[in-house]
Amino acid sequence: MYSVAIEDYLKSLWKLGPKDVGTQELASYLEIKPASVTKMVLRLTEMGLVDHTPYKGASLTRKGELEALSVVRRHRLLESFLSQTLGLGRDQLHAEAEKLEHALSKNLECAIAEYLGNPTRDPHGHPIPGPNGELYNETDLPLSDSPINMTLTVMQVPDNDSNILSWLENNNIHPGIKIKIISRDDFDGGLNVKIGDSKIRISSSIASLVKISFEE
Amino acid sequence: MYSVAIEDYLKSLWKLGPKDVGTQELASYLEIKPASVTKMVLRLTEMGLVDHTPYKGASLTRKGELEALSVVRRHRLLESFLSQTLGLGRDQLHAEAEKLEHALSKNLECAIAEYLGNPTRDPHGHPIPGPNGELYNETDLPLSDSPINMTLTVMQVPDNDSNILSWLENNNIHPGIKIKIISRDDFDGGLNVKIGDSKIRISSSIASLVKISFEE
DNA sequence: AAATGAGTTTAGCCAAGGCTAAACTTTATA
DNA sequence: TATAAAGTTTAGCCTTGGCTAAACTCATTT
Repeated sequence: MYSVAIEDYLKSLWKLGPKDVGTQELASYLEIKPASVTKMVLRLTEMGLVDHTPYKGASLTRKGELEALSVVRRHRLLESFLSQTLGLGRDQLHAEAEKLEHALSKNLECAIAEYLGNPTRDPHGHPIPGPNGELYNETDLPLSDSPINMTLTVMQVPDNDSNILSWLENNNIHPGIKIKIISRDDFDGGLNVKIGDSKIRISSSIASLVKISFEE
Repeated sequence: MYSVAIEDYLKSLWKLGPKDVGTQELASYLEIKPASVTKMVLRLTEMGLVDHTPYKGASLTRKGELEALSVVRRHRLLESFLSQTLGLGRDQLHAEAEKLEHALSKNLECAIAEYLGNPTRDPHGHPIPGPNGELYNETDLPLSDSPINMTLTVMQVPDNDSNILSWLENNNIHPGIKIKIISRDDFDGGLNVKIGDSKIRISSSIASLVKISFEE
């Protein structure tokens, strides 16, 4: 069993990857100083979890990737479980799962997955890796790049910014909801969209974090 | 927020207390060497969580006790929650809660308590401390000391020995069940008891771990 | 081609929380 | 009462995972 710190490094490399991740980028993501990151990355390399090219960056080995996927699976199952049972808001899920994911046994992971009916998406719409790291192909696209005047289905919202999440929630934007882009502002990429009967404006920075599909 | 190690020390002192707990006793309970325990006990004393008399033992201060009760509350709420939602067997609950208790936020603790309807007992029948450390008076008695030929209600079973727990479960002994002592073996204190229609023998070591009440 | 600056690494420090071996208390026993 | 045994503490070591300060690399700019 890997430590909390190691699991956090692997998960972060997975989220920032698969490209080589620079020391500084990883450091600021983890809120740890670059020197400490270098040291840990060397240890992870020693353990065969990471490939490191000095002065260039680090990426996960297959072994590291599988471990990262296991952490992500636990995280997303926990989010789903807490949402389902306790009815926690989407904006609270991430922080709770972030702590619990490191304390979840294989046994409990299985029990939760079964209880939930082996879901493939968490409440933010993010795919849940399978028990052996299986991850189906992403086909969802950023709302910011989507065509005008088509009925789109929101598939994913971000999970880690509770401010953005509660704004989205207040505007009824969450996975499963139908949305139509009415117009796009050419200067800043902001969108005017229609959701149900209401029209709202979505800034381009938020629109790039919301993913949609064309499917019914 | 205290570390996992500190929370474990406080919880252990609470369980072994309230008398002064010797270094060796605490060490073997925690599966840590006595020298390490001494060192930690000094730190806890420094922090005002523990009173330590050299060569005699350690006990919780009020501050330490409150912290211990908070850990115990989280533990027992988690056991209740996992039992209720996932239907985990009583013999699996302890180990899972033991890990999760250190990662449970105040928020989640409240949400779980509310979801469960603020229970006062966990699935083993152990009292759940209130959010401010309130603990009602124990009146349950060991089955081993109980009178013959009375209808007793099982109130508590142990939580930390999954072997004993699955034996009890297989014999349908758990909180809420009615039981009657038919005879007591004078040599070894073993009991012959009646549960529903079946008669079984309970060794004195197990009988001392099962608590009952006379109430309906 | 040399210099600058951003990014990375190294060196060395620290606290937490384990360990072993040795020294010290306390208690029980001869 | 002296001594042995049992229990406790101290001293000193180790790993993990942070930190700062200083040294190094590399890409870019002059």
